[in-house]
Amino acid sequence: MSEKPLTIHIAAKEAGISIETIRYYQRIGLIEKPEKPLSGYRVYSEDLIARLLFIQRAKELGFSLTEISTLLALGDGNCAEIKELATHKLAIVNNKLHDLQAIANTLENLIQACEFNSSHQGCPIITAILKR
Amino acid sequence: MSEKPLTIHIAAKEAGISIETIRYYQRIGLIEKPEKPLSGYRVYSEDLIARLLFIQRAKELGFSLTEISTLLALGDGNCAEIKELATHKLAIVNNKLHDLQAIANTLENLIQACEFNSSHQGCPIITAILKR
DNA sequence: CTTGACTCTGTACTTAGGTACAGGGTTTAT
DNA sequence: ATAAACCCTGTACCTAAGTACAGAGTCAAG
Repeated sequence: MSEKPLTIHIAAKEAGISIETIRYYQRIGLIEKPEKPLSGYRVYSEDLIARLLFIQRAKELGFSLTEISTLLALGDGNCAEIKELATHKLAIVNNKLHDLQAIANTLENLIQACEFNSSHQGCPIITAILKR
Repeated sequence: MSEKPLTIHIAAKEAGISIETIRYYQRIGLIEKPEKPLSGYRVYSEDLIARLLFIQRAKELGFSLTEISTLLALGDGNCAEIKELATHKLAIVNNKLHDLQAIANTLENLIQACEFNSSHQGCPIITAILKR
């Protein structure tokens, strides 16, 4: 046979993750373990690799592994629930955006204050944090 | 004596954190333990409480406890270094903002696609994650 | 003088998402 | 037939920022 069997390290390469991460996903039940043949190594299907890629992309959208597990369980046939999950996630992301924006604004102001602080007496940032 | 001694649980209340968190900060060296008197409980100074409040506020600005430790060590007299830290933090926050904004946009589009999906055939979100 | 509230010390546990072995077994290339 | 490369199972460890006790001491009120 010259076709490489789809063993775990090939699967890992195709999915762009490490072998250990695949095993971790198996441990937490996010993906199935392929059947272990009587002799030899477990062989990974294209479907399983698609699932791994799905997981990566869903992670990029901010979903946790637990949420991804739900997404995968719901699958293609439960659009309303999926949409609900996405909407909830969007709300959380928007909240985080709001908080981070406030932080960025404050930091910018503090950094500005430092620039105007030609007197080398104390640091406006420290002062501000002390008594905000 | 009718003045309550500033014991740990009073300090915790004033700083708005839990007793266990104060002890945790002591464990990691972020704050000092007040001297233990020969008999009785440790007494917390106003300075220490100010330090705890500083920590809370710095956390709200996104600084980690490790970074806060540095801020406290640098203190008021090292404005340039403090400003440097704040600038670095701002850059990280801006990156995160950028990433989150992209996520929010994608999620919004996907949710929209679900709304337009009157056909109850499959879910646009799942499809999109599968082959993005 | 006892009871309840508080403190202290030390250690273990938590969450999320992995990473890192050790000690085996199997396969493939030379 | 042997060495390198790979796999498998199980377990321990990592980070960050805490939380949760257990077991012992101390203090204040009634």
